[in-house]
Amino acid sequence: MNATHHHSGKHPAPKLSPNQSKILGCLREAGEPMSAYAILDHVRNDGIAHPPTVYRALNDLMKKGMVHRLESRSAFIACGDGACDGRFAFAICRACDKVVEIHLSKGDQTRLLGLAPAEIVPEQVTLEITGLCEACAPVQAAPV
Amino acid sequence: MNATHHHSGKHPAPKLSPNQSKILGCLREAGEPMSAYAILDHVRNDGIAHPPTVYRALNDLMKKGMVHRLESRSAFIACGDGACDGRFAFAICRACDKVVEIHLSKGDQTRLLGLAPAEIVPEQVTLEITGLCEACAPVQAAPV
DNA sequence: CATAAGCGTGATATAACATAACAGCCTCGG
DNA sequence: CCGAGGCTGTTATGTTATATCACGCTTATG
Ligand SMILES: [Zn+2]
Ligand SMILES: [Zn+2]
Ligand SMILES: [Zn+2]
Ligand SMILES: [Zn+2]
Repeated sequence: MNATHHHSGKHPAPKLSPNQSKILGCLREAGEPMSAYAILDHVRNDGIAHPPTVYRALNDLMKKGMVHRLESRSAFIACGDGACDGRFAFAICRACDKVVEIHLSKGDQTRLLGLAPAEIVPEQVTLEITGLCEACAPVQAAPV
Repeated sequence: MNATHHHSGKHPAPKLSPNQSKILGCLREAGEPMSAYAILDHVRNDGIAHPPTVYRALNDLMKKGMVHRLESRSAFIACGDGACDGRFAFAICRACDKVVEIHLSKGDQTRLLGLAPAEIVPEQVTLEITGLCEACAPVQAAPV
């Protein structure tokens, strides 16, 4: 279990390696999705110089639930809630790329997994909802 | 390469260019997701030699709803139903990569779009459910 | 015929995303 | 000392996707 110090707040806050901290900090500062190479550009000052270093940290952070990957954009974003298990989704504005993380209830998750056919036992869901944000809606027409 | 089956009238069957027919035929023969470059390898015999040719055809076929992209795999698959609008999802076995297309009801679609927060007007949903298929379930342990 | 527009395609080059594989340096425990 | 394990650095390469220009064909238009 939690062999580290008592956590005052909601999340256990697993300890991070220096590189993981740098890259998580970069994503949190940005507050928006970044490509791995955009992250790399922003942490060169911190002594990180090569793609594998970035991808290693990102993969570790994703395992901890502190970073999520936007599959439809090949981009990464810090969890809006510090960290979370697999019960999240994203809403994405197709015009300005604004992203809002959606935390799914257990019921939502269950209903989503229930959409799987009998021949596949569902475990995990990837859900990304595209649309228009309030700011972009007035000026954009329909997509097709 | 007869890509213009006359099936019994359920779908309009929009006319396809020669390259589109070749690539759709390739995907239908395969019956499983393929990367764009895997498709390229399979249609070199048909005189298609460069990536942009493949991507052009794939994008056109996706607009027609006859091919879908698996975002979590960067792969493409022929629509299991000939063609469909945006109301589909996928269930994917993480062990053998078997893919089953799920056709969402209007109610499903509405509920999914309803998960979007108020600040984003939802238009389109990307849903991919990962799990284990019947064949793989017995021999695979949990993922983590 | 000449010209131009539209479309599908061919071809070159490059951009963007991701990983394999190996090497170095710690720290820890025997 | 020595080896194991964790973390990082580095080189090289593999994979996915697009920008851009060029060519040939068909169809108006004059
Ligand atoms: Zn989250
Ligand atoms: Zn927007
Ligand atoms: Zn379909
Ligand atoms: Zn399977």
